[in-house]
Amino acid sequence: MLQDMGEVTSDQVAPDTMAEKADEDSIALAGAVYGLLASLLRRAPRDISLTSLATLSTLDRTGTKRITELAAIEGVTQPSMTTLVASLERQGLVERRGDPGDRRVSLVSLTEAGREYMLRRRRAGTEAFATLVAQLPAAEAAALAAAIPALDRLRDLDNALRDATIRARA
Amino acid sequence: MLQDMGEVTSDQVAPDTMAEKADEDSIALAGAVYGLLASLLRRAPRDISLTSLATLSTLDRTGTKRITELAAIEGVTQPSMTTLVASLERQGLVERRGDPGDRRVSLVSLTEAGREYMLRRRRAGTEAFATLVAQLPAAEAAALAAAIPALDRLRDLDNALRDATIRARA
DNA sequence: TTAGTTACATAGAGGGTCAATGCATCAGGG
DNA sequence: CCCTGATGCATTGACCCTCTATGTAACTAA
Repeated sequence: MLQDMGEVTSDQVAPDTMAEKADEDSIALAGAVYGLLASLLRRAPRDISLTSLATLSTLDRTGTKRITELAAIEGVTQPSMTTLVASLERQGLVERRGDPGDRRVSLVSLTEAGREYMLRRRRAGTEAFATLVAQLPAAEAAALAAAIPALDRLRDLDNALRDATIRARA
Repeated sequence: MLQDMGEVTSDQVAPDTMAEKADEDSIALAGAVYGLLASLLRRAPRDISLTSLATLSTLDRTGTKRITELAAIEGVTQPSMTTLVASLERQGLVERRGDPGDRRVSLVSLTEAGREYMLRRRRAGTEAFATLVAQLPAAEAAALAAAIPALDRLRDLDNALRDATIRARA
């Protein structure tokens, strides 16, 4: 998505038909989402990469996974995931065991330290985000809360699109 | 924000007071925003970095800027911006002129090719995002549109926070 | 003029990603 | 039982982006 999105601002077009009204909304929306994401991103994690964080989160939510599986889920190549898991292992956040049933396979799971890391991170992050949201006028906070299902669905749609793209390449 | 956010999912807590209801919303919201961010990011630009894109956008919106100014706006160090601008200059997207009033200064502005690049990107991105939004149920699309001001304000708040952090370090 | 400050450039290092490739293991047909 | 092709993971080498530390030129004020 972002690779095609650019920064979209609503003052770039002059809609003149009914059909373009929806487009106008999309434009404003794309701009708003992009702007927020870019802003959040600029203050992004430095201690661990976004992909590492997503991987830990996946392991936390769904339990043990193999390398190839994790790579597909996070949308990176298998060699990248190998490197990433090795790094997380050095940090003591995950551990690897062999699969008794298939000795080619390496099963990755969260260590206790990994679970604690995610817990700390979740608490601190929620707090920080809540602080931000708390500064919104009540009406805007409510509007935001009401948009949560839509945000979730957007993510799912985008994920589905990515998967389709990957399958199309294969 | 993200450096502290982690992936936040709403099933991690068991709120039991009125005050914690707002927290629950924040948690769900943080999770939704983070999830969308991660999903969009995985399909992020490869032809040019996110910071480069943001820099071009800034130049497009606000016109000529000096290196140091751009670095501060985009939240990167001055040497990084020097490298980044040099790269964009090689690609013909920006140009540099000296400042007649202060010969230490390098003034950066968008070339015609740079303006065209942003225009193309904006169109393609809006289209892609609109395609995604078009797949939302009408009610969710409306909820999202209603949340635009809140999203904008969140970005501004986050930006302000970053600026404050930078000033605190200085 | 001289000292301090400011604006930008350069050097070196670290982290993350990728494509290409190698190695071990598995599964199925002679 | 043993080849053969497929599969899972690791390694290699390259590229990009960012940072810190440092250097150079230009400005400013005493």
